[in-house]
Amino acid sequence: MSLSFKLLAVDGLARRGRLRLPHGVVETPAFMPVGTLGAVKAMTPSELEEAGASIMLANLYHLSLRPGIDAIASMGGLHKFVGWEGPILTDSGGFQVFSLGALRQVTDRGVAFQSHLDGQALELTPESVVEAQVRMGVDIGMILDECSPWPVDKSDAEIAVDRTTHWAERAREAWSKESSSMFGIVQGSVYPDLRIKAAEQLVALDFAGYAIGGVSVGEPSNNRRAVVEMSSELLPAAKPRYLMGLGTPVDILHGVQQGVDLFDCVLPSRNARHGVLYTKKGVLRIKNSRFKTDTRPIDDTCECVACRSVSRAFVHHLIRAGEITGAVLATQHNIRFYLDFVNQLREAIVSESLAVLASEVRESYPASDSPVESSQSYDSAGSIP
RNA sequence: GGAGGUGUGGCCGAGCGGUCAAAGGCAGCAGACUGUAAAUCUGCCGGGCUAAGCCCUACGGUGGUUCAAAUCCAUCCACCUCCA
Repeated sequence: MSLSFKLLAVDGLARRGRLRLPHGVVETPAFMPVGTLGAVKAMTPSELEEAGASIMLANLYHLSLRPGIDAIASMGGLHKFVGWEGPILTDSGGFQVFSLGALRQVTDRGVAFQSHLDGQALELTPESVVEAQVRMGVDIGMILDECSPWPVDKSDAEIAVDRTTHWAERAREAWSKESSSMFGIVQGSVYPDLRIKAAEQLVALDFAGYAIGGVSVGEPSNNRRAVVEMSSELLPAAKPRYLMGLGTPVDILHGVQQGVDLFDCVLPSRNARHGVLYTKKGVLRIKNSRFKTDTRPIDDTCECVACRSVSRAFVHHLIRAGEITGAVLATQHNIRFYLDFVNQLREAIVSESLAVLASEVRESYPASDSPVESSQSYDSAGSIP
């Protein structure tokens, strides 16, 4: 067994756990920064470690296209290749079934992709996905799944669930527990009975952990929360639960409150590059003109490299100018913010004060689905004293 | 002194009689982004209104031609190139 998971404390449904993996220990709930191509954009592996990351995510689809699984395997595996000693989780390419909709063809056999880089054909099957992740030596691999778009008809969602289950059976067959740990992925869109069916069939296959998939595909937040709530309780308590692709600080908070242990999201890294910075008091759109001569740090409670050394005005200037160092500083800050945030969540669970932390977070990050509330949060963020 | 050319909205730059408040780019103002085809994409961008419409001010200055001019003519100003 190459994975062990122990629950250390609970607060309501929220769980404080410890996940032991071949390359290290992950204290949960945990946030996994996304390094699709093997690196979190604008960050070196050592910077990621300094920021406090205990596990990172990469993507099989992207790494298959370049440099290729053979190349990575021949160089001693993914960890060695990317220079990150800690645990790595790879996504299977199931999300690309959704995001590369026009460039792929789903069949019962697997997914045929047309490379978004040069049009070359690539096929992922449940078996090849397991094999590739094992060959790369990842700590956790995800099974191949079909991530439905939103909205989706129930009949189509059911087809995707059935296919994902069928693929899961084949993946399970191809996976020996001595190698990388494989996680199953629950689909079913917003349909409770589909989620139940998906979860029951996957749980019977005895994967090392389970993920809630099919969220963060454009659905409104109330749908998203309902899915998380209905799905999390379907998963075995003794195994790690991973909410794929989420999310905003509030999404993560909500997931934790529902008993989710692992999260990943591109928001902190992508938003950093686009000038959206996270602080304890809300979001800062650092490109806004009001920051032109703001000499304060991004967040005076943050200890990241950016907050220790430069002003909002400088980050404002760099990002506006398209200077890559702006993206570097902003990414360091946002990733640090997310990692600090889950650290606070872990502490709050242990001290059973999650509710208190939750109300603070919801105050700083009001619901953003409504444009009105969104602009209000923006205004208040801009007037942080 | 002679020959030719250019002058357009914050900047660059199309337009060369009406469909032009004037393409496009940049800058500016704001927004979006959730298992990353994203250092990307979107909206606004002369002024004023009883605003999907109307009015004003605008294409170096002035004066013309015309129903109608950024577009044609005259003249003045500025800058550029070449020849003396």
